Amino acid sequence: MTVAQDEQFNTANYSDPMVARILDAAEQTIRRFGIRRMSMGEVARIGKLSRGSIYRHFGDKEALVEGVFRRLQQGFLNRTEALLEKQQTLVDKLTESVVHGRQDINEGIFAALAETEPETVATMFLDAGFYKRSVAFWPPHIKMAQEKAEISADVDTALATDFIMRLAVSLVIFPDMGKPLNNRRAIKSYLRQVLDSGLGA
Amino acid sequence: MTVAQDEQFNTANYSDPMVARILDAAEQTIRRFGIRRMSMGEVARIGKLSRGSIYRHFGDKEALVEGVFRRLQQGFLNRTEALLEKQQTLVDKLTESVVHGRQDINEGIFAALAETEPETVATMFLDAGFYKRSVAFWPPHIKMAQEKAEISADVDTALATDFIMRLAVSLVIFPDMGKPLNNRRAIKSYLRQVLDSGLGA
DNA sequence: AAATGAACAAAAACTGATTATTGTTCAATA
DNA sequence: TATTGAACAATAATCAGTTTTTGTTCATTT
Repeated sequence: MTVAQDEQFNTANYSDPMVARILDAAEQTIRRFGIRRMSMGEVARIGKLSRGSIYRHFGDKEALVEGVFRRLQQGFLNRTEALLEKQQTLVDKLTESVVHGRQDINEGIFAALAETEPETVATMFLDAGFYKRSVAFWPPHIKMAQEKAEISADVDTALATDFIMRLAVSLVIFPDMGKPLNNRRAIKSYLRQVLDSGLGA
Repeated sequence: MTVAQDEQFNTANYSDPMVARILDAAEQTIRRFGIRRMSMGEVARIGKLSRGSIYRHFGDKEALVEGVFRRLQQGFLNRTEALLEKQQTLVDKLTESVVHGRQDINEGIFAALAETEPETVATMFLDAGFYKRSVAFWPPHIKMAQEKAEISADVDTALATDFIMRLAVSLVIFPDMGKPLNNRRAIKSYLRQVLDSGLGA
């Protein structure tokens, strides 16, 4: 039963107005007070609904928090997708993703949370599941790049996706790892090199 | 004055027997009780020395903890270096580093700490400074690979180092990022592809 | 010169009693 | 049928008082 709810949650029905109201209230509460100080009672008060309804849709507090961040991530991916449509090459797309990712981290909810509960943010950033959820984002772009012969058609899509993801994640959470990659130009030049030919050619 | 001590510490004189004794005692205490419950008094008791001596060599508790982990990292890098001498190619070396790094994390002091204070471990793993300290490790190996024409002689050493580091760190802290890279063979094959030609050729 | 150990105020950790929150159930309501 | 709101035990957060630890100083020892 709780499992069934979790499964229902995994296919997260954001169009259900009750789910949306709960997530809205929870997100607002987290932005104001942080995760630690977000209480189910407060969420109910803010969302003008009953605690019972929250527990019906989200099994427990952890699931609710996860729901909030999944929706935020979904939003981030949608905004990123929109940005990428304006970009011609895979290198441009990846560059834009990194810049956008850094911006989101430095200005979004994470920046606020990092001040009051940095350990929580660190733990989320080290959770591979957090990133794996956005793996499906890349394959279409990789196929496009292959069709335009920007990258080799022989490369396995799973490998390419993994590689792209690792580069993106690494560049977002570690802006400087020896070589300073602080601006679009530097990032793009770096990515062109490693995507085109690694350390060869 | 504290700055001077810190600077002295940065050039960390492990051969100074007093420094070694302090670090030994601190490391032992951390292994037993964790960082949070490590106290300067306990370190003094274990090392059979005075609290004053600890504060003479390490400005505060934070500096002492950092000292312990720097020495551990130094040891890790030395052991890694020894392992790499047996490897022929840059791909082999990087593969070995990843395997060794994962092993160290899963079996070493971090594994123990992760159980009692996971947030601390997460915070350390997200600290870019932690990795930047080992940047100097790679340039010689990159030069070697260039001399043997394994990788292009045209590639900037700083870029190559950054790239190698990002791959190593990413593969160690995120064993699975979509494509499972759980064994030596899979890791090596993956690295051969991305090092040799990125997503091109 | 460096290490010790005692003294000290300020900061942090601990403790136990109190209060708030969680997660569950269920009858009433819309 | 979904939501509500009340009741409830179990768990977790809070708080004020107490103890421990930190970081500093300095006279004494090695």
